[in-house]
Amino acid sequence: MTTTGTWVDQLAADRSLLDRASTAERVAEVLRQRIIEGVLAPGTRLSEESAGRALAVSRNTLREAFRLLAHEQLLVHELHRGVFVRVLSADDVVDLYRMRRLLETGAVRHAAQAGPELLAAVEEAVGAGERAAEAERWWEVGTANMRFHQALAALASSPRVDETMRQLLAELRLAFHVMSRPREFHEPYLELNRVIAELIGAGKAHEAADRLDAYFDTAETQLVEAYRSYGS
Amino acid sequence: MTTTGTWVDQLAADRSLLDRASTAERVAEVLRQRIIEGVLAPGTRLSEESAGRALAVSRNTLREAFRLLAHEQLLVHELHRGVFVRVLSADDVVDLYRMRRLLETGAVRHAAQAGPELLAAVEEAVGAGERAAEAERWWEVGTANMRFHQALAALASSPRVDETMRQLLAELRLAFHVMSRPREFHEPYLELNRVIAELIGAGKAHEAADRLDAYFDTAETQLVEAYRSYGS
DNA sequence: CCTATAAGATTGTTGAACAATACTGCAATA
DNA sequence: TATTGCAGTATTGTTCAACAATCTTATAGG
Repeated sequence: MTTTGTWVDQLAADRSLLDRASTAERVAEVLRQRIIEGVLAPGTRLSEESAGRALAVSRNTLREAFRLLAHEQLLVHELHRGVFVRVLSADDVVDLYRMRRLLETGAVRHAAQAGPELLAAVEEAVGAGERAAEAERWWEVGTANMRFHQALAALASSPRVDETMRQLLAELRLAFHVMSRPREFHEPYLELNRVIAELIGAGKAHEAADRLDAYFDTAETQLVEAYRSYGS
Repeated sequence: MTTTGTWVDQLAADRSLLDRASTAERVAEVLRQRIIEGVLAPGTRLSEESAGRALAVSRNTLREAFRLLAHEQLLVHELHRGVFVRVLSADDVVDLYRMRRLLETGAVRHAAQAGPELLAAVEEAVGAGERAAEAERWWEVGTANMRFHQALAALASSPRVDETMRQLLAELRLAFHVMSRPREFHEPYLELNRVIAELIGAGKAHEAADRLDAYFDTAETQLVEAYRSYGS
């Protein structure tokens, strides 16, 4: 055993870049991105014929990609009818918030066991949101807000929680797209995010978790209300 | 609008029974069951050729099923190498418990808002475990224990939490299979399950959650230790 | 014992084909 | 007018055969 450990680990990390993903996975990645951006709006039908022709992949490969995204809840697969970009109901939004609440408040409660780089990520996300608000880039404020909540969940130091959280937030974007006015929705929370981040930084994990819990009460009702007035 | 509302709703609920699932989904269901039962042991390679011939489905359909199960973490898909039944590392077990802890303790804390049928399900699962122990059917005790924890998560009244929990527990079975001695592992928790159930029934949700939290501390270390001594 | 090479097996992806199902428009009927 | 029945058409579900790309194994050589 020589002192190879350091760069061997680095190369091991690059392995995933070496054998790129399969076509199906890359197709899924593209579609996922387009759905998140809102280019593929909720309710849009993705016919195998047109989507396959546009991406230049066979129907079989495309169907594999559809399976992946349907399992992530971003697409809905209706037998013999095709796949559609999911349309969230108000109940879905409630459900998403319910699950977020469990994961995030739970993770924050365990913030004491989290490493410093995780705490720094929380701080960083809050700062990014404030800078974006300064520049009046409201969509970016929304993105930073998501990063903040992702960072909160990451305090659990659990890859599976991270991944689940990613999927939840991706799904929530489906709700944000049917609403306009990102400013009114995201701006009020900048201040609260900062408070929560500082409580965590000060080691007051439980107090931070309680604040977050209260945040979910108001955010959920506000979003659901706004959501009902717009769509289904 | 006549008074059709009542039976129309009932028929709508039966819709899912009408169009059965696609072949890919049914294949996935079969494989999922076999993996959970342990017939397909962790590490087993599922070649497209042999699995397809055994189930009498085409390679393409089989690959769709593989995608679903890989996304559920029950299978691992290695590019150009094939799919394998997942082999959990000790880190995986830790991670699974970490996520379970968040979901279950969080759900229990919200038990006050849960309907009576959810509380009854908790009670029922505890009883089933006790009866199985009485009859010395230790594998069944394990199953009832899983049902108990599934019922705890269900207190959150969130379909997504339910589904996530289902997947977590299915994945955890992969760990249980490499160990023998289900009795020694599950028996000690029967009593604690009863205590937690009664605390919940008495409206002492937070106290129940704290007990559950303590349970995870011991259960996790015990399982991880047993797990390390057996496999990787 | 290690390395290189060649043969063989398996996966990744495509295209065509056909059956089964869903959708569309129009005629027929009450 | 509103509903029903019935083509015809379009789309999905599934299979099969083929080939390229990649991995694995066996063999030979150093």
